[in-house]
Amino acid sequence: MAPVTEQQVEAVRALVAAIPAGRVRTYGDLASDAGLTSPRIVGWIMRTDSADLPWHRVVPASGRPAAGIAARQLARLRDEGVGVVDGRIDMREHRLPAGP
DNA sequence: ACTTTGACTAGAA
DNA sequence: TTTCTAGCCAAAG
Repeated sequence: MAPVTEQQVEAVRALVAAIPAGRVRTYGDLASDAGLTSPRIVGWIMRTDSADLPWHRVVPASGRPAAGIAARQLARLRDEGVGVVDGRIDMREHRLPAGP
């Protein structure tokens, strides 16, 4: 697989922007849908440029948000109706399935 | 050019 | 259940 292209980055950004309120997706699923070979790339994209995106709807598969953004993310998610219990996101209920 | 770092994940202990 | 390890890949120093 060729290194990451701008198309892939745009794909990830579009996918993130398409996540409905009250739902979440994992880095891995986004990477898979965008055709990226590693979820770290998605993490890099979010860290680099997430200004105009609902970045709080992207969560690790473990259900535990990464330190540093956990507080903000959990607060925003809970505000949208996502079940958050004891610092863990209720993925079973709110995780969107990966595309085809 | 090489090493370290990071908004990750799946599997092992 | 939680913590650790190896694999992963682009960016920064």
